[in-house]
Amino acid sequence: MTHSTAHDSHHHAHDWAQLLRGRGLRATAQRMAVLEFLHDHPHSDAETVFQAIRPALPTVSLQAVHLIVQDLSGKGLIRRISLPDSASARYETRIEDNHHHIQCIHCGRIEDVDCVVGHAPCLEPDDTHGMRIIEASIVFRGICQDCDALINQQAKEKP
Amino acid sequence: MTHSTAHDSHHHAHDWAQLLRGRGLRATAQRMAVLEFLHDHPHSDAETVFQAIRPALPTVSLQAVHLIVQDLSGKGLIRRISLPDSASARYETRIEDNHHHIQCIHCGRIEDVDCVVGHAPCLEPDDTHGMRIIEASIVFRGICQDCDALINQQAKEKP
DNA sequence: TATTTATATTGAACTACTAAAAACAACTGC
DNA sequence: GCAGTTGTTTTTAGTAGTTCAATATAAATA
Ligand SMILES: [Mn+2]
Ligand SMILES: [Mn+2]
Ligand SMILES: [Zn+2]
Ligand SMILES: [Zn+2]
Repeated sequence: MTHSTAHDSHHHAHDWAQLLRGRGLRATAQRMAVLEFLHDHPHSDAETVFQAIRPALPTVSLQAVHLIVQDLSGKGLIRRISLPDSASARYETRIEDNHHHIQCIHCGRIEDVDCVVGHAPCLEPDDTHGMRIIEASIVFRGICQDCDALINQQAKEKP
Repeated sequence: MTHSTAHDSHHHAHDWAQLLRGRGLRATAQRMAVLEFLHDHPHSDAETVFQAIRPALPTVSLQAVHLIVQDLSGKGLIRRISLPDSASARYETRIEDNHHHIQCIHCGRIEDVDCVVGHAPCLEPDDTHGMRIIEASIVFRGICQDCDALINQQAKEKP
């Protein structure tokens, strides 16, 4: 069996295999499928990844996805994000920078937010309580334009 | 039965009862115990609160604590905090200001951090993606002095 | 290609939390 | 103070997300 599928031509070929081996991990179809999907669909949870890669890998299990995202997070190939309110953890392949997130409290839509002023002022809190800061995770919460319009419309209809 | 117990003299009496009634909630022993404990032990999770108030209220249930923290959060009497890594939600009575948190990734210790520059610059991300920001929750993560010393010592012992 | 060993699968368990019905107790008004 | 009303708690069960342990599988290595 060769590696080329109909999918491969659609996007720049990320050499997930090489990336995995570079970290001492075996390049399995499951891991590459998870990486590929997360690259195209950042901020997905384990269940979403599982459902998405299932058609191509019929024998894959949800437990495997959990194992994989845990291993990949541990090796720094993906980042685990936990958002207030959503019970499940999200994952993304964008790990080069320390970026943050903004979420609509109405529809749950998540977007990336670059570090606040560029040079991570967020890494300099007022009082560190003697701690050496390693990172800051910021989650902005608000309402997106679509939901805002929707809410305004509903308010107009039933006042 | 009067309200005075051995505990009451130790700290300023917070009138939790009045606070609860002011929000249209009944002043039950369980709710007051939860408020009292969270006031003295901020950033506790439901299980911790449950174990702590159990001696004084032997019939209290963990489910009741979950219900209570949910109700109190809903009425704005306490704040729910979710931290990366810790599966369970934490609660605190400090709700007057929009403060943030710093956590040691080694021992889990949590401290309060005042809003970064005072006037919530955290509420002004670079790109809002069209969203109207309502709040920002920042969790700084680092290593506390104790753990730092411990880690350095271990490194010295086994090099 | 055979061997080794990491990884995936399977099935079960665990934790945080929620739901529904019944028992209880805080407020209301007498 | 006492009974009635109704909000809360208790009890019992259930769910979602995740982890664990044993076995099966397949990627790397020779
Ligand atoms: Mn992101
Ligand atoms: Mn706090
Ligand atoms: Zn929205
Ligand atoms: Zn520490």
